[in-house]
Amino acid sequence: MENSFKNDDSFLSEETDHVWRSGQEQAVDPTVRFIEQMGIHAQGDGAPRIAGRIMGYFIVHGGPVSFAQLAQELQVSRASISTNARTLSDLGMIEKVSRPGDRQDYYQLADTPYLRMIESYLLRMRAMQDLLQKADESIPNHMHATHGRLAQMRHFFEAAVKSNEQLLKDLGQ
Amino acid sequence: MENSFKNDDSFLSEETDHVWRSGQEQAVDPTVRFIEQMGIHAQGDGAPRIAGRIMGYFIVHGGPVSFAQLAQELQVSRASISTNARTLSDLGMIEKVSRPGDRQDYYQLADTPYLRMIESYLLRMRAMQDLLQKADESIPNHMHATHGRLAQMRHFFEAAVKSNEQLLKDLGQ
DNA sequence: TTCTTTGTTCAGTCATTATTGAACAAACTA
DNA sequence: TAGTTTGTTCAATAATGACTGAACAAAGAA
Repeated sequence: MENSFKNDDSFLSEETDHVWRSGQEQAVDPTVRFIEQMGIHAQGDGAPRIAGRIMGYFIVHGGPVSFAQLAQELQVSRASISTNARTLSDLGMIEKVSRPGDRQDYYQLADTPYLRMIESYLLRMRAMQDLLQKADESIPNHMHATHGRLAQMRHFFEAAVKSNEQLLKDLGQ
Repeated sequence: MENSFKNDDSFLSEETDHVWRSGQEQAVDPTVRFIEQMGIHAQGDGAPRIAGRIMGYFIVHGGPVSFAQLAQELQVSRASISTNARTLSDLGMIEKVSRPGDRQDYYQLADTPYLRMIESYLLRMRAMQDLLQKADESIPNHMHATHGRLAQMRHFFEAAVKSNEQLLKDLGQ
């Protein structure tokens, strides 16, 4: 029950870490700024902002961090941590670790967090390939122009999938 | 240009291509089904459903199609066509064409519609690279572990960007 | 001029989804 | 036993964004 993974630079608690107050700009801890920007970027990618902030947090403070600590430092509800940490864990970007004699959940960055991004990107492309193939099969043969455009699109996705599979290979396993 | 969505569906047999209408299931034109699936997929990618349906429409019926015809056949408001067609046009996936003596706007599939998808994907990755570089510059040097994780992430994005630039090159002209 | 056609913009509505507090269950502690 | 800590689930709220109708402007037709 000891959260002794105290990081080199905890944030969001001292008066030196200011955000915006009463019309003047304040210096912001660059790590805090980075974490927030990760949240914004995640939102731009259609992901929940909190998921991005969690990723940002783990990039800054890599080591195992307890569930409770995440909620406290990111200032979000335990419910949100539960939901988003599970999502990231399912994506393989972070992983749950346990400590003997400690009931708490700890999370840490996965070994190869970003490969999973490519993998889920690949999944979406393969879904599109599926969609295209089914369309190709079901659309009447006499629609030559349509089949031509479908073929062009399939060619593109085939190249894109191959390229990303190669990237995946190059980057690790 | 003929765009009847009514097709002979004898070749569908027991497929699951059905839609709910007035209390009974009905076979659906495979092109209509494809267009709707493109809409769904777009939504899954965080894009407006109508944008996906427009793309689907152009894959099926490539040629120049008038603004008004798009609105009518896709059964959406002119406002939505205006917004989404411009978005797709800005993305370079479709292009506006004019006809002499005709005030209407026509659109058609761009020459290389999918290259643009990679380009906007690249844009997002470069934005992330930017974010990482700025974090690297602003975060204190003594945070070695943090800089290490940032470097790992930058390495990943560098490889991903290079890979997709190569793909773009291979697929281009 | 006035009327029609065409596309855009904007305010408002609707749908979806992110986020939360509270209720809950499981597992430990005393 | 009762009380505490921990994480999940769920109903409700908040926030975001898609979509539309209506007002509008531009441009041609009469």
